[in-house]
Amino acid sequence: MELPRNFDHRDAEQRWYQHWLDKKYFNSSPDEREPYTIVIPPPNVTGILHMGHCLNNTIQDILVRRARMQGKNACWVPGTDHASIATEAKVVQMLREKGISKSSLSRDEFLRYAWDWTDKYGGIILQQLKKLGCSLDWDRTSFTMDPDYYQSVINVFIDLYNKGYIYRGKRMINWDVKAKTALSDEEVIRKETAQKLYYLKYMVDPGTYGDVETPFITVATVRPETIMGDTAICVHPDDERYQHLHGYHVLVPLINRRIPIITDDYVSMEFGTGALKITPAHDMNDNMLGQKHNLEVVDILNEDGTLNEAAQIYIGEDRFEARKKIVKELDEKGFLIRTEDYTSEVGYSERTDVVVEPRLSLQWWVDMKKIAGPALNAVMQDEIKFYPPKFRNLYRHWMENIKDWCISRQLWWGHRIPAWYAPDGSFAVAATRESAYEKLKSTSKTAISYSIVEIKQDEDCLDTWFSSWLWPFEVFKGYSDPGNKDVSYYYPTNTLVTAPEIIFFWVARMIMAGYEYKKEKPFSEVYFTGIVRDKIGRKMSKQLGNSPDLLEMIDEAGADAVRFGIMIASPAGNDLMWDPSGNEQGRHFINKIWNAMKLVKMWESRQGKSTEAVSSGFALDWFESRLNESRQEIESLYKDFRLSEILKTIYSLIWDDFCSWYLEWVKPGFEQPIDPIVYEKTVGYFDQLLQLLHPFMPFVTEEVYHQLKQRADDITVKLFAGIQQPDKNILQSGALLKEVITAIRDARVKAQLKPKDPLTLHILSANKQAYQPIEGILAKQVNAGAIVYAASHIPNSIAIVVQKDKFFLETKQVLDSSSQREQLQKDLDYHKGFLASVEKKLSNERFVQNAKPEVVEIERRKKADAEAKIKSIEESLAGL
RNA sequence: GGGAGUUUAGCUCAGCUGGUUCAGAGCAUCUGCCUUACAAGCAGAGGGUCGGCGGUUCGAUCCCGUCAACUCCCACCA
Repeated sequence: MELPRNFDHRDAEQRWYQHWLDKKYFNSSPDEREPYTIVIPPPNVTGILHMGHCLNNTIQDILVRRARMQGKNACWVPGTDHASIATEAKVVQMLREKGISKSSLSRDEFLRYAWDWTDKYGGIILQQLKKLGCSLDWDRTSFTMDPDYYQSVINVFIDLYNKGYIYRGKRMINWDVKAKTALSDEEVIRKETAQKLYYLKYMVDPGTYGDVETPFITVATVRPETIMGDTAICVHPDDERYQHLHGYHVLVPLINRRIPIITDDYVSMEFGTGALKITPAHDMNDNMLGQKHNLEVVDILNEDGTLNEAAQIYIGEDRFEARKKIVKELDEKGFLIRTEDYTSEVGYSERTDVVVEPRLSLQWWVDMKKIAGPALNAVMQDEIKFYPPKFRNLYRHWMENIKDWCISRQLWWGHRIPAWYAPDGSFAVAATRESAYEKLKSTSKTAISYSIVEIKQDEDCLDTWFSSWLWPFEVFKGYSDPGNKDVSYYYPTNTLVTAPEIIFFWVARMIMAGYEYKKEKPFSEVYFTGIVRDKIGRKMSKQLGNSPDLLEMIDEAGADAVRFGIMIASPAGNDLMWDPSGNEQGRHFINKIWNAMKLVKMWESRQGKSTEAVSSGFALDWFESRLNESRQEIESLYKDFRLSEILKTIYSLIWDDFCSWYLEWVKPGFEQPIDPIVYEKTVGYFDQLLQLLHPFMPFVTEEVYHQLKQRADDITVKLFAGIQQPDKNILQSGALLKEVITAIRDARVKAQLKPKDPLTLHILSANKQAYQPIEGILAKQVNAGAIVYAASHIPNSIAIVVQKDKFFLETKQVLDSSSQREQLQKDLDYHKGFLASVEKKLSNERFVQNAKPEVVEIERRKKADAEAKIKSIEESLAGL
């Protein structure tokens, strides 16, 4: 059979993924096996795959594929999130391009466009995950707006409302004036922003301060456009500068509203002038102070950020335009004393990037203190384990200072709040209009005067996270169909793999929902991936344009190479500096495996009686032990999610131990036969290596597995064999063998002997039997015509010292002893220095007294070894 | 302002409870090789006062203090 020269990833990826789907390997249903479950962090339904997804989903696929090969019932549930703000923004944008404004549409018309959009672009990202090789159970694909899921979200809202965990309240919220919606605190990005601090003069109400000239108070503010909303000036009660003004009133510049001067120790005497203007409608803290001092609230802004009638002036102007104009007018009228440059943190909307406006509004809230209790303990007591554990602290801090969650969003795309308002101002929370009407009827003290068609449903939708916090159980219909077979079997899930950025948005809330509705944790472990950054440490983002096109990359380099590239660079729990050269390394690795396969394949038809069977015996035993040793390491690395190190371990096991050493050791001479036992074992080892690598690089491993041999099974469902105890002695012999081969090759290079120049190898060792099993391999690897056990120094040869033994290379070539002498002298100096340091330590009485006896013993042995080595080198030098 | 993290070879990172598996790996670099699987390769090599200073200890990359740089999270200072 003709073997392709190289691995064709395009063909293999397409072919194997389809094969796996046809065989339904990724499908899972409850059975008697132990389940291993992961629910995907649902990407935005209209999103496209980026590097963060690539990392996140590759990790999940590795874990799931490994579990499957361990014989567990692996189930990885795919799905998407309706992503209310992001998706609605995209639909609005699309409509704008068509010349349609959202405000010209009815809710139903708009939703029709949104669904069309979702049907058209939704789920593209899921197709892209297939390109990456992700082994998801596609029959279980979920969407947060599927009918059952939708109803569950609504019912959860009603349930929490009935329990008294949800309330409606007028509170200061973060308002996005562009999207015209409330934002949760987590959706606000704070950025250092250069601003101006304006010093404004507020005159005391004329005529109230006696006969003297009317005094004034100077206030520093960055928001002069809000002065029309001022309802007090506040100073620190102990501030001597303002004692004389306590109890007086001042006039707001330009509009002359009379407002009091109040005192509160909240005000800092050091900042600005020590006098603070209080605008309860437009600042979080002012609002807090306003409530405390019972101040009037004057809201001067519209929902789009323009000034309203309450402002009295500049009505209809945008807040920032108004600022410019007001500053000008204040200046002209003598109220502006001075202006300073000032930098502070300003909140911006995560979605629209406009400056967030603190705004008073009526919103729906979840009382988090009522629901958060068990969620903190679960993590603190390691019922749910965080990897890396440093995120526990972050989580605790947030949970202990948890604030109520604003869950209403002024959007149409999402789960509509099931609240119904009657014309008389009363309202009811219920799933349908009918039940709401019934409820209103039953709770009203008097007979109600309005008909059922007059009650109106709340226009707002719920925050996206209010649906995704149900994800781990609702993908199994654990709420809509409680106690069903799936949820009983798969829940709680095993591992959640996600980004640390959404620890509060999502992880914490899923834990809360899990305990609230399933009385059980949603998952046992959470693995937080790093953030993908570019080579110079910038976060990958669309705006910066530093995020590569993943699909193009997969097409060019292949999914396996891309997976390799991102995993090799991914330290556990730290950010990842992604560098495209990782893909190159991945491709080289694939090529290496492919070539190794070609070599072994060549042997298939060349089996026969071989004279080298005896020396190959050691190679077989050694590699078996080496394989088991590595597998033990890998097992323990998996426990801590040290995936990058696992990949490095496998990489080195395949490239160095298998290809560079083992295959060379068992390789028959030119056109010589290979012993059938050696061949069979080699194929067996190769299989095991491919299995170990399969979770990381699924396509090439499946392809090579089949190229290597005709098979009825597939590697993706091949179960791992048990791990045997490695033989320490054989491993040691192997290490010695490698060391001797390297030392002799090095000597050859230094003596400028060509690899083909034959030589006779003399071994001078007190432990001859250590070399007998490996001498065949040794001779072959260093191209020695013969191996002789020497009794003493061999004159006119190249002398090498490895551990306690000496080796002499006898050759017909004329030798240049000076470079040899130089090398030996260098060695000698090093060991003498080393001996001196050991002796110094041992002659230190306090060391001998205080150190642990075994440590002292080690030092003594080091001394003896060094002395022997020095003697050996000196003899070699003398023999030159 | 508070908290967390990072700082080890040119680059990306390992280094678990202080002492030869404690100075490591991969990539990059240099030297020699188209050797009958592989030049996407083979065989070798060089390269680091383990951020600075101080302390604890017989002994510190590791523990403590302090300073510096970078990163992230939280926070209402107008």
